Amino acid sequence: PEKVRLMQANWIGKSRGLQFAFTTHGAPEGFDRLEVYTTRPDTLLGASFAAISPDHPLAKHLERHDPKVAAFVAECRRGGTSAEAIETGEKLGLDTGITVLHPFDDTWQLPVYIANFVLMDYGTGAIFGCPAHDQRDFEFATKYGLAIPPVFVAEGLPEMPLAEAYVPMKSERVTYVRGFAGEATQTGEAAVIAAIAECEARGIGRGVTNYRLRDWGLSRQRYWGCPIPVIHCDTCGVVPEAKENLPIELPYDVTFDKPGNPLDRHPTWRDCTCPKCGGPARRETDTMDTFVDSSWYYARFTAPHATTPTVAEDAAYWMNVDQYIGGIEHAILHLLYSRFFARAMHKTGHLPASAIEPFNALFTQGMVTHEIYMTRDSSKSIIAKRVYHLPDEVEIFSTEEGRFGVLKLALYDLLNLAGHDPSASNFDAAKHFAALELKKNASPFLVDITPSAKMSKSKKNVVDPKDIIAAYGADTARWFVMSDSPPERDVEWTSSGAEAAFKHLSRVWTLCDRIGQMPANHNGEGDEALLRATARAVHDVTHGIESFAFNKAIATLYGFTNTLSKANASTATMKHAIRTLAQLMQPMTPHIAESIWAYQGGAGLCAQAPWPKADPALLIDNTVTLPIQINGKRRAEISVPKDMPAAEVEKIALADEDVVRFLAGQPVKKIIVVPGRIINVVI
RNA sequence: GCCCGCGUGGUGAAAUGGUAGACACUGGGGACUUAAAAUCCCUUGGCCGUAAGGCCGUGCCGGUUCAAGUCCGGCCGCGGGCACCA
Repeated sequence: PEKVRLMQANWIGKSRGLQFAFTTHGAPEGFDRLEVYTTRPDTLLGASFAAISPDHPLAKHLERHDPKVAAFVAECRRGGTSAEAIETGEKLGLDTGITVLHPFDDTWQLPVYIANFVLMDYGTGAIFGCPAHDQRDFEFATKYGLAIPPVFVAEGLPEMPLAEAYVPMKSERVTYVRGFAGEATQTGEAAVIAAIAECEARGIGRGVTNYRLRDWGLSRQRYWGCPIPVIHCDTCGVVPEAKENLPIELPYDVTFDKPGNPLDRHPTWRDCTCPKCGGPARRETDTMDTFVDSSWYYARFTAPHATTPTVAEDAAYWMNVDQYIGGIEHAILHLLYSRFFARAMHKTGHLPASAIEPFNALFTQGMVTHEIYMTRDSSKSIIAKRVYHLPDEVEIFSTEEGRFGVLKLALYDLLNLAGHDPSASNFDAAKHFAALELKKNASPFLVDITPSAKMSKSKKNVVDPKDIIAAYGADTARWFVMSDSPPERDVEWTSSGAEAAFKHLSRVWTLCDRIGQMPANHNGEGDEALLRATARAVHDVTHGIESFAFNKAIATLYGFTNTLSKANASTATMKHAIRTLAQLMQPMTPHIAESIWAYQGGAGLCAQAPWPKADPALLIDNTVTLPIQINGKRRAEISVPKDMPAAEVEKIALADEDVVRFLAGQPVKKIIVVPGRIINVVI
């Protein structure tokens, strides 16, 4: 999906820029040059300062000799991580007294600051500040009274004082007032390319591509994960485990009764021999992030029993994954790691070149959600504890004032005490009355309803599939989950929805039974219509399934079931239709589909029968209904043969009595006939 | 703050620029029944009207078009991603 590509692109954060060195003036020994990186080298003549990160080697050096620098750097480190600092984003700096010479003019000196907003782990950890065209630099320059010379202005506009940094899109054309390369008026993109070329020609720095992708720290201090095959030896240091000893397997005799990593507490697992010197050594007890495993299982699955990670032949045969399905939460980490692994496995000879992009297609499905029900228990402590309840334990009532919920247990106890019999005909009324009483008294059994959220065990807003299957069967559960919402969207679980699905499947079975009882020689007038409807259903359901629009496929099946139950056709045609219905339902409801199939004399298993194909001739309607609009409003409709020439359609449309009435004699300015679609009369 | 996406009935939702609300849930009415459940039928965007019918309506304002939920511009609201990336 484009969205996922974009998220990954942003995460990788590729940028092209210029890296160059300033010559410093007044810096300590060994710091006579200061490397900076910029994506906007076209703004070099708008420079008014240079800034380094508090973690920059120069800052660290100054920190040791200057208490003022030490205090400032310490504050930056403290503030940098606090939520408040990030939110307010206040730009703080300390003038080091050092200056740098502008690369184009060695009489032009720029002050060097240590600034809290410069990151050490991106670029070189040092920047040149161009306040006119960078908002952070602008705020910084404003605060410390530095010059703000503009480099370019909006095309065709005069130079004006700036109230904020002027940062147009790089694709926008601007007019350079302090340019040095390329055209006077050009896009930012063109200017950057020209500036890099010009700087390289003058011997000032070089074009560099940077990424903001960060390292992946993959060790975890826990049991679940592949052990890191590394050994700690007192004499040899950190040594990789010998290949013949791989894989290192986890021990099974571990306990989780104490917090921490059980591998650290295991009596013997850590003990091993150093592969280098043969002396006693200790195994690494950190394990790998489970993302490591999920990054290449698809490749391993192509040869699950092989002694090597993959087998070239099998990998070439099975790869790639045709259709990957997962949640959007994996858009970046898991999917990016997988792409990285596939490339790495290709380089190390474990995957063919064709598999460096391991997934041909991705579908991100939504979640099943449910409301959260909560009460508060103040019996055990002063602070009322939150107690969550399963949907099953709560009875929901809808009233004019809205919905409210009551714990079933409390409600039924109450009714029991009052002597109500659950099988009595007035029990429902009693239940409502009791619930309203509980609500009025603000009873502790009244539940708090929080809007639908992802199902989570701790919030207890879960519905166990086992319960649904026990109540209605697996077919109903599958049918309902797919019926209402498109799969990429979240779906709210409602018990009434599951009930409705169950009712529908029951109707299908009743219909099947009725058709099964039809005398073999029965005839009806509706054969052609039913054959057409069947073909249409095959076409629409197939298309729906293939495009992941299961909800639309199911809507079609509802419609077709309705048509079939009202049809009056010959027994043979009815049987053909119900067997086709079974086949179309099969992916959603395999059990009932097989039952229908067997009942209606289908050969073998429905699941193994070839998928039905729609006869194209049956999909074409010979007559079409065309709506007629007058000035864009629908006023009438006519039925005409499918391939009637537009001129003739026009004549019939204008003769239509509703059209005549609406026109009321007014002249027709224009008439548009879209064949097979619509007619629009303009007056 | 930057980047992306989305806004349609009471609800879940349909709609290659071409009859907005398919299909379903809920609600309402009815049939069957001693009664209830189950089942079946009708109805269910809003307003006006006895009706026939009419008007309005896809977050808001404007534009393009014979025709806009759909395309374009600007707002508002919601959701997601990123976190000072020079």
